Amino acid sequence: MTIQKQPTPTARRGRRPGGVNTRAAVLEAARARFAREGFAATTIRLVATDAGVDASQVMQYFRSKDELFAAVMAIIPASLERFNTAFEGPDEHLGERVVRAYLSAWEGAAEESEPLMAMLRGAIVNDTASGQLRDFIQSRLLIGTRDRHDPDAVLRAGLASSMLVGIVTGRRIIGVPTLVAADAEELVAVVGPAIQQILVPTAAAADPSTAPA
Amino acid sequence: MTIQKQPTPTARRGRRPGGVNTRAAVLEAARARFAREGFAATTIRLVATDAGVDASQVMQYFRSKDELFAAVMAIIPASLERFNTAFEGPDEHLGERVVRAYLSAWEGAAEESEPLMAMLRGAIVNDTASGQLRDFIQSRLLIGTRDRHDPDAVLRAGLASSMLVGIVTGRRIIGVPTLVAADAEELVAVVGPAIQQILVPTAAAADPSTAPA
DNA sequence: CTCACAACTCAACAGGCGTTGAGAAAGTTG
DNA sequence: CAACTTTCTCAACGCCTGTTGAGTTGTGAG
Repeated sequence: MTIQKQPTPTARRGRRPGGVNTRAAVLEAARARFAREGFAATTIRLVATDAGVDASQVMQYFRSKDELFAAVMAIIPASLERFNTAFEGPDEHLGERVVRAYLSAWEGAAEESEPLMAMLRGAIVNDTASGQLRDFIQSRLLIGTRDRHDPDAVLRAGLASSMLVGIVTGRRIIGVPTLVAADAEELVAVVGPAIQQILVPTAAAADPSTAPA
Repeated sequence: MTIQKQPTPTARRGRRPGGVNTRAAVLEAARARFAREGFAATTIRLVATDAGVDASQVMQYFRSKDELFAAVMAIIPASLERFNTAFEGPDEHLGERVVRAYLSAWEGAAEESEPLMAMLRGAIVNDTASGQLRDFIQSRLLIGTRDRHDPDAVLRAGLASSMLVGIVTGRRIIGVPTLVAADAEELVAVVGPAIQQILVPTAAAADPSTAPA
């Protein structure tokens, strides 16, 4: 190639504004749709209409529906940082703190709860969501736990996590009347002790067969 | 209309055999597909191929995809009868019996577990499945419970149920490694006491604010 | 003003879906 | 055998989907 025609390399020219706002609007609309309708029922055209743009614009900013969904899921890790504090501190009332952390994360502001709802709804049909939820259940509760090398502790953490996910699913997705009607603090009062039991088993209730190695 | 031509009303004539078998084959193929792939990913053509028939045959026996799915879901109530025995008997080890009942139902023979898996996978996108799971969580655990008029007991039953559904989901749908690797009896040992705590709260751990009316 | 480039619109594609209706094949009855 | 009813096959329909590419508009730089 002949190096001849080269415009001033210092600055770009052409249209610029608006683009950033559009991308954010699309992402927000997608977040809400994925959270409320799930992955399959959310169409690119619908998201585009919600955001007030053309469908092909969605494809231009996010290259495919899967990548759009992945962009929504990418919000989750940031919001999970706030989980960690719940697990620090004494064992006493650990269950209570953990339950409260779950409920507040899933029922708080849209920016935090919607990606989590999208993950839950998408976990069955989308691999990204499934993997994210898998990692979430597997390893979230381990942060702050002393015995992260004890296989029994890992199992207990995973069990507590999946149980709490079950409660959130029943309350926010399936819509079990009793769970929907209950006050969050009521749930903390009932579930807290049970989660405590799982995470910090009392000698009386623990089974004798799984003594630490 | 002129009442003139009327064939012998005693017996029907024409082709008969095969039909019953075909219907059963389609239902079985659908059960497996819905359980393994979920509602959306299961197509009528796929089910037809599995059953070795034409797609339009599926439509002839079950009038639509929704009715085919409903037919699979209709199997569940029968298998739930076996749940009831778990809740009869003394409060002692009630949690253990309940956990075992859940695990064995979801991990037993295909005829029993597949409809349950289909319900779980379909609960997010299909209204029939969602309603079935809602009723399931809401009322299943109440059978055999003494205080079925105590609102607190209803809440506790719903919570225990949704927690167990959460565990099954993590183990069978999300595929959380720790939960998948664990032996069923291991889960019973860890989760049993926690469910016991929920269903039959000990005075020590129960919150003082919800005293019976 | 003019040009170049980014943001945006429009129309269309190919593919899969649930569903339908007409017609061929197969078996039962008289 | 012949009449008749049911089961099954085949091809197509309309619809909606994710995705693409060409063309239009607006805006900043020269």
